[in-house]
Amino acid sequence: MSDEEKKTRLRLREFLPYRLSVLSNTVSRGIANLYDREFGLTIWQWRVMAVTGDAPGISATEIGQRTAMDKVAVSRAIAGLIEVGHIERKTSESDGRRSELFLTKAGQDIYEMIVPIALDAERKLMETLSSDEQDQLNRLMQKLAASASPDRPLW
Amino acid sequence: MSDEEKKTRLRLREFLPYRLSVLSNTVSRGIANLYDREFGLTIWQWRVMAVTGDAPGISATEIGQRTAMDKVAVSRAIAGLIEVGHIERKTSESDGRRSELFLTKAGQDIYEMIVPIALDAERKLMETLSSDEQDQLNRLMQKLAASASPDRPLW
DNA sequence: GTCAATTAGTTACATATGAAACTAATAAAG
DNA sequence: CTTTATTAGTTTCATATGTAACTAATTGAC
Repeated sequence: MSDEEKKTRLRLREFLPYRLSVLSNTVSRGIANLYDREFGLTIWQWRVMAVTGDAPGISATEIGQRTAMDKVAVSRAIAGLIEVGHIERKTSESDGRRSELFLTKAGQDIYEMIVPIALDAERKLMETLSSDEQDQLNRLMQKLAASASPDRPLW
Repeated sequence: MSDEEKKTRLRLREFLPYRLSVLSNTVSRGIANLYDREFGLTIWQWRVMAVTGDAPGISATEIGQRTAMDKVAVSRAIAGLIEVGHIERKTSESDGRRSELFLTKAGQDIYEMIVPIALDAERKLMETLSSDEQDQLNRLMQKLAASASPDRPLW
């Protein structure tokens, strides 16, 4: 068999973009179920709560940047969270377009319940990896993320 | 700061499920654009073509298993591919419910054009990794996939 | 054989998502 | 100032997606 012929074979199960997608979807589905079941939150709502808890007073635009969500998704997640009373919005004094977001007391309580559960799920996911392997994973993901960055189009 | 307090902090950017999701979406978006731009295919249509090219005569159900797609997505992808003439369907002789799928000549031609392009995109994505790192990546992804398997619920 | 249960695949419906248009506020140019 | 351009965020609309209901064919129990 010639080299060209060999290279022309594509096995989906060994194809990195496919494997990444399947792995990510499996993990996301599990976590999404967890958040929804336990707290009635979507993944996007949880992401918004996570960064709002970490940086109170953050704006919707900034949330979008920190969470890799587009502004429509952010807007909808915020609307839902306000409706159920987990976050509140104050219009910025200095800029009337901007609103500043904060967890309410109820939101804080939920936040503090989810964080350990989420970290625990992550720990369980990684527990089959040795500490060295966890470091490797970190490094590899950073490299791949840089490699796939839309600033540096591969395709 | 107590241990409990330290553990309670969750930084989204360092949270594996989040990082996986962002990486996978970045890669998928790039590849989806490529397939669509060059060949007018969705990712799902491409997955169906990939396995049909690799295993002619495969059924829709089997495609679902090999591609981690649900049967509705498979059905729709097939419908689209038949419509544009990339695949054809023959009802199984032995089982009238089952249909067997094949690339048409046109489908074959496209398949043979895409495969090297897809492999090349994968190569570019991984080219920042040394050969050792590529092996590590393989191993780590296998372990994570096993760890996240829905058969072994973590959450 | 006949009837209930299973399987392959499609269709219908309800929800999720993203692009583009829109509103309101601020900034920048003259 | 006033008018033009930009920015923050929301709404609209068209498409994508998943669940559940459905159709058609096969298998299994009797």
